[in-house]
Amino acid sequence: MARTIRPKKQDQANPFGSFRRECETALKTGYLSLQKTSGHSLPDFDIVSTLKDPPNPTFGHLASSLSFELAKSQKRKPIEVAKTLAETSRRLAKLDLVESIEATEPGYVNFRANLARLTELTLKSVQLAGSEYGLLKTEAPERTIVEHTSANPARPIHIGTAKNSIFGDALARLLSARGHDVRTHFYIDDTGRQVAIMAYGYKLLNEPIPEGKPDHFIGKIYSVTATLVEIEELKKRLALLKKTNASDADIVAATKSLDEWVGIAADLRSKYPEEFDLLGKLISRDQDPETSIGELIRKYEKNDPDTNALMRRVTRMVLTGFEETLRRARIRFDEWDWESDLLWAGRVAELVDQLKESGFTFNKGGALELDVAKAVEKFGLREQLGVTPTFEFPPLTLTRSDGTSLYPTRDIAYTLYKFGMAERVINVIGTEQSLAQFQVKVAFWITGHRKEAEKFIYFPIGHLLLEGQRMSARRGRYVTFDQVLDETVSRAKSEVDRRSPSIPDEIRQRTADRIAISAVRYAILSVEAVKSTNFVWDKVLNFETNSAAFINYAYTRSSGILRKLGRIEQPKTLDLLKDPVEQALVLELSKFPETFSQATDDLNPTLLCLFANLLAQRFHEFYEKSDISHVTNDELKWQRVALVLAVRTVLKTVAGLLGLELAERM
RNA sequence: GGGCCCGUAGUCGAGCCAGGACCAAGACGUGGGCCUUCGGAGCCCAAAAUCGUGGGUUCGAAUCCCACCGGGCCCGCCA
Repeated sequence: MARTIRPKKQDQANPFGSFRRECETALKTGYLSLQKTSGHSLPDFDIVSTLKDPPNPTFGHLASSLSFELAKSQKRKPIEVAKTLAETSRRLAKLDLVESIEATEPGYVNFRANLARLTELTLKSVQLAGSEYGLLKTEAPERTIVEHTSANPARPIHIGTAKNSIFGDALARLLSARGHDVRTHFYIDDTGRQVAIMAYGYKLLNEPIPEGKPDHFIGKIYSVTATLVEIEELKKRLALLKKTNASDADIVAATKSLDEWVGIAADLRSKYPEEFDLLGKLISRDQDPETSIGELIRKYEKNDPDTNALMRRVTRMVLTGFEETLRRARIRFDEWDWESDLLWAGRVAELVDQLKESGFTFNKGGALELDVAKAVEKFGLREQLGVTPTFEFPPLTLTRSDGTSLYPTRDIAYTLYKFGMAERVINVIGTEQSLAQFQVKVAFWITGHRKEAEKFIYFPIGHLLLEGQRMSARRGRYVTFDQVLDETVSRAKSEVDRRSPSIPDEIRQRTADRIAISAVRYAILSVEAVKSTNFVWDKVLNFETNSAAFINYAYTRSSGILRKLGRIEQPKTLDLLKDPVEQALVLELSKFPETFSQATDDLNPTLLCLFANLLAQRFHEFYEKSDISHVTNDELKWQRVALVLAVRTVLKTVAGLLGLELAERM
């Protein structure tokens, strides 16, 4: 008679992991016995790593290739070694979750799980741990900062940046569920040129109250202002080039650049005629717009009260818009860090002084440069950073000749600042920043922050291309995150309207909202972060297999079953779930804890997308084949219900990790 | 010139870090089936891949190493 399995620590239940450990122990036992009988000592193998998922269920649930490793030193065929290993493991090890151990050609040792025991263990674990099932806690919790999005406040967030937001947010959710103390930070890059241009244009217009969404409103002002200023500058430069008899090449280049900007201006003018003409008139009255903008930057760096008021006011308006967009996508931040604060607190200056004292800087035309290459050689960082001996580290300009700071310098200071509050810092930034992120690490070594250098993680995001091209805000070739959300919600709404007319409209709207947000998030998360991919509407608007809607539909169907039943009873045991579709479903549930911890420790949310999709797929197969409400055997009915409940729990957990919201009806 | 990343069916994509039964998951698309049963946003079946190319290491390579090819990106007193 099977004794009842009672998992010890509910929050740490890991059914498939328990099976795996049993296999490991059995294999080790077999191995040690082999070592004894073979007379000569065998090399110490990493037995754990030889255990893999076999390619199909006929080979059991875990398989080891250890015999291949041993065959040589044993001077025997792998299959013979495997037979001995299987036989002794079977004979000597205490087996509970393992049903059988067999050797198969050409030399694998296959472990089959006792599915009855695994089913009982898994379903009971889910029942007891509930929404905590699978969320294995780390043994080394770390205070972790995830910085992501950090979009320049000059324009609305576009779908490319949204990829950073969605991955950053998912990472934070995963790490937090793993037991780390996670804070998300948004870095407000307000001391650069772009925000100054935006404030300049806004001031010229006499600081109007935004119509519509503030980030879109201000973004429009920024685009028009930046374009007009650029054209003014190019005209001046061209005139100067001609007057000084510059080379033809220079003149051609400047003319070409000017033509391009004029083209952009024409587009903007047709889109926003009023603002364009008004700003054009106002800017032409300014003797030297470039100087006005430069002055804004300088005054802001010095924290001049009037400039401060203007810059903060206009930036805050944009951030309100950002927050609104991000909130729609279920993304929130714990902290909003102003770059200007960093500057005013003297952190940047302090860093620059430290670097200066290190002896790794030099002066170039008044600007301060950091000799990165020298530092790399001095500290022998090539191996640390994983770069080849020929990798060239160009010097990094720390300060301009007028003494003002540059973004990379501020970023180093900022990352150090973050380490003041955390043991580990994760920067979610585009792949184009890889060199800059190397430089941050090198700067850490120079300033003696070696521990921080190790705990500093750059999480690269590959570009999201639009119709195969890079998005260009300047050329208006981009899709905003808001547009994507709007379009997806409206598509989802018409689907819900069509399929579920009986649901009240208010609920249909909320459902469409959830489906849409989840669809967008899933479409982004289901492709690995580092890959550059094409943004395609078809993928986002796909509500079929391998989409959030497919996963949600599994949840909806399970809700339908429970609704129809009306009441639920506990089954007496869990011994009737023997159908292959039921066992496949249980097996998937049993693997969730391992999948979760691997996805989290590898910082790979995409793994969980695959898991969610697979679980939903297994459920749909089960749903198709296994009846519940019409089944006459009550005990079987309640056992199946227990399975459905477990699937619902895990679906909900995994959805929560990815930031997907599930609807009971859709 | 130096470097980083990516290259898997018509398309999109997992597997690569930790090599093993790979005649390579899954999806979209294509072709064919399944509604008297818990919601068809579903299920079943079929066709479709020189794993960019060439070498090397290994008993064994999509996976590791080298070279090359193709695509993206970086090497700014922009951010």
